[in-house]
Amino acid sequence: MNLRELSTQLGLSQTTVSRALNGFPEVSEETRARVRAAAELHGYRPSAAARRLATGQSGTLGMVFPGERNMLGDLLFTEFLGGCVSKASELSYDVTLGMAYGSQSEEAVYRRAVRNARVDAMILSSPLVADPRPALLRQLGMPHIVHGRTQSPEAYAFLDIDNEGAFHAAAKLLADLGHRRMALINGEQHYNFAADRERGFRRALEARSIDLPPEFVCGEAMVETNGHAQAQRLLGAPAGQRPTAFVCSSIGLASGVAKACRALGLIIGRDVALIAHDDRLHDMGAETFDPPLTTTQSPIGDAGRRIVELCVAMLQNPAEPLPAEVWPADLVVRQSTMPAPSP
Amino acid sequence: MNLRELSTQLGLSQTTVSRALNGFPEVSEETRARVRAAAELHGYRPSAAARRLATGQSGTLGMVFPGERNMLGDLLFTEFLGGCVSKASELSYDVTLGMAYGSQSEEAVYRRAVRNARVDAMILSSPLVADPRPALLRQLGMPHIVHGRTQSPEAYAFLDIDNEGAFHAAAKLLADLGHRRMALINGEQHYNFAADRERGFRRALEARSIDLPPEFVCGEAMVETNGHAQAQRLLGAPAGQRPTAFVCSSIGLASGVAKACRALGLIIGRDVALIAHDDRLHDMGAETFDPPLTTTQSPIGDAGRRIVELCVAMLQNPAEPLPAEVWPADLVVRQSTMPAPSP
DNA sequence: ATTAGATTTGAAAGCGCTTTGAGAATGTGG
DNA sequence: CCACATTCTCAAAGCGCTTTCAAATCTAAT
Repeated sequence: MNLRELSTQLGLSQTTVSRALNGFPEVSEETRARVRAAAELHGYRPSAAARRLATGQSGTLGMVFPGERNMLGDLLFTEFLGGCVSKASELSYDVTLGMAYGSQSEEAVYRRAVRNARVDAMILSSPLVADPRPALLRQLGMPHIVHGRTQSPEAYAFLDIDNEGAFHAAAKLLADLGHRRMALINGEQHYNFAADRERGFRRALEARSIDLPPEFVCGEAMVETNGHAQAQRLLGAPAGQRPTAFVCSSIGLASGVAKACRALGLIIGRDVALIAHDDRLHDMGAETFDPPLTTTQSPIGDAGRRIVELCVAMLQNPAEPLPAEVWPADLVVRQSTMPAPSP
Repeated sequence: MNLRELSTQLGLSQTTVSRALNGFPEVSEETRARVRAAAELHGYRPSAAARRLATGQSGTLGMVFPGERNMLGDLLFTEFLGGCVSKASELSYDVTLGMAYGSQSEEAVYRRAVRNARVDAMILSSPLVADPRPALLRQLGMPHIVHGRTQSPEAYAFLDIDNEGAFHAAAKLLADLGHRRMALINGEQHYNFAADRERGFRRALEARSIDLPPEFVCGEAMVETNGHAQAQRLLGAPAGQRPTAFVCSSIGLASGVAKACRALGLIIGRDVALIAHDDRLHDMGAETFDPPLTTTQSPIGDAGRRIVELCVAMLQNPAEPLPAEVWPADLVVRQSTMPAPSP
């Protein structure tokens, strides 16, 4: 059942039927109701291909697999992607995935997507401190929105969480609890979120003139083993010089830190304070951590849903200023933070 | 630059240009070369939307997010998806994702995808022992291919690994090493892969008349904590009654088992033998396990790539019999298996 | 009754490709 | 030189929708 058949069924023109179904104002409510009923009755579904050809819009959002892959990265990507897909379905958009494969660079993927006009917009994830992608897409004329930010001053649409604020709050909490030696176990430093977190962390310490030795800050892939190794290194120092508190960029890192502590007989929440960022991935519960973990939390799946909303709004209303949203990350205090042990 | 412009540029008809570009035989090699050069020169890309409308093919493969989500499930799905996307790109296909959201059932997702004709075929993952999806899709006339199998006898295209054979081989190896008390820590039993593995495991024991107490077989979500809990339960028995070997459906489960052993002072590869299935997810290395883990291995990413190949071949050649491929899983013997301790 | 204005409908022209059915050009054997 | 097959090319008809522009109908004011 296509539009023509439906319209002859109804004794109306394709124009009118099309307008009735698409909510145009110039069709009377009476005919609109009649058309809707008939469409429903015959199970009419407009052809996506035809509509795409006619409108030039593909009704599709594009994402590409992150170039660097690791376990947590995949989990974060999947959770974010899940949010995107779920909201996109609600808005009748499709989400398609690209991937830099073999010799093909990520840039080539974008170029191809643009030339083939297969997507209306692209969603970028895991932006680097200096990320060429927004500029590239702007130059190619492809609408885009970034999950996160870069340090470059150019304007682009984005949704980010307040990484700096979150880690500032975490460090401030620890400082208020009397900690003077705190370490930051961050993610890889070329990612902007990691840079932001470090900035927030440093700002809190500087504000209170707390010294931060260079070796107290490190950034690697956010997997347990790295957290373990770094904590082991830092806790190897004499008791009076080693950190009394750790701030980690992921729960995985934190569980590595916890392991290292345990190995030394140090108890989290008594001898060592621990805060981690929590993206609210299922099965990585801060609540079920031992002890329950104080976190800065912000659900990454919700970000996916929201970013699709923003993206679609941007497409449907190109005149509006570019969306730019920064979500606070809640500081949730549980059992892993306590006043600094007396020196 | 569209086809018409390109063809007038060349002084040829759209027909000829289209045929030249799409490799039809009735155009001379000379003109084909000329057309190709011009297309390249002007950066001509055919419009996907127009082609879709004209051919009725969307050039798109669909997948849906698994209904039950957990960490390993997400990792497996992502790795598989990555394989699919990478091969699909090579074959100029797109991959789009659907998701059962809110009140919408997975069935509704398929129905919608079919009615809207947005995808040419669907790829199903994580099939259950009794899975209604293949029948549903067949009834809806949507081509599909399953990653895995179901127990139902109806014909459908699939690619699976030989789960039964793999776990048969694992159990046989252990039996040959003299083990008489082996436990199976499986995935959730409504998944067909888990049922197949259990069957293979049992078959090996039965062939040698090795007793398998019911409590030696369990199946839950394949996360570390479950492996830990089950091993703890089983190792709680007196030394002469507890398992001397474990076969696990994932490396995550195995690391839970290893933890439980360690807690009891049992050494993997000396006191307890351990084999796990390895889907070759990055960052979950069997090689870096302590000790290096004997595994049945089969890279799930490769399966994604292959399944897209099969799927596309199926679409392009509907007359051929449905593809049905079963991959062996290699048994890789490392340091976690040893002869059974003398009783 | 007439007309301007508002409301509602329709005919037709795309969107850019594929593909059918025919026609022109070329080659081959009698 | 002709009949015939073979090779190459093309005009035109879709695919199913949106959208422009024009026409028809209705309403209210003159």
